Amino acid sequence: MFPGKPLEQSFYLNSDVVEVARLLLGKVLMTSFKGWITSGVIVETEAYAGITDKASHAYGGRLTKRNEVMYKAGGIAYVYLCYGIHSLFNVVTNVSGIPHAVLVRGIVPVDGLELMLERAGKVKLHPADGIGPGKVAKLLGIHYSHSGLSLIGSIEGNSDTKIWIEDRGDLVEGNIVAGKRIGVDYAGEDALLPYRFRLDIKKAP
DNA sequence: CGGCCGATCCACT
DNA sequence: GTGGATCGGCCGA
Repeated sequence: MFPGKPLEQSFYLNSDVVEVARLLLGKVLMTSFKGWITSGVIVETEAYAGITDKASHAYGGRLTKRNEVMYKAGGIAYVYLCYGIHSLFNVVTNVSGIPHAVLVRGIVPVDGLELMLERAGKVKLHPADGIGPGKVAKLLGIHYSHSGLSLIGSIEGNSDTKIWIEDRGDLVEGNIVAGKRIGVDYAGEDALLPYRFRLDIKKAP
């Protein structure tokens, strides 16, 4: 039914978090809760480069209850609450001990459109409805309580709660555009790094 | 223990 | 363009 297969852990162990952010564009982020599947093509990401990156939650080696999953081996979710309202979904990358992560900032909805409409409280999906990190989590039903969940091989097993990422080829086509990250002005020079990537969409599914 | 504020979104002007 | 929502984490006292 879903032709792709989950990305393997080797993909997430990549030591170059900026490259992973770029490679995630065009991949399909999927969730399944009690068998209800929704998904979207990732079209916008941001890299957060660990203890040397002032914009990262792990800057300076900061280690708290919230961000401890960033220090685990790549291939798990880091989800946290922002502004008291929004769950923001990140992919943890690199080997254990190096707290790299990629924030997923935008998707184009693919599977489970009706359920996503319901989650969004809308009657029709507008192309912009999947753009924005809070909206990504909302449409896919991701909650900060899912932080730490494995993204590897979760399609196997019988858990009620699954999150994973597939490569299904070019469902969305466009040029990759790099730019500075959003909402991180407090990070000084690091706020200017070109760690944000998006697909300038030419063809949507 | 108190207070500030954030990797945001939406309604409203 | 702007401000309110809403709450866990973090820092300073």
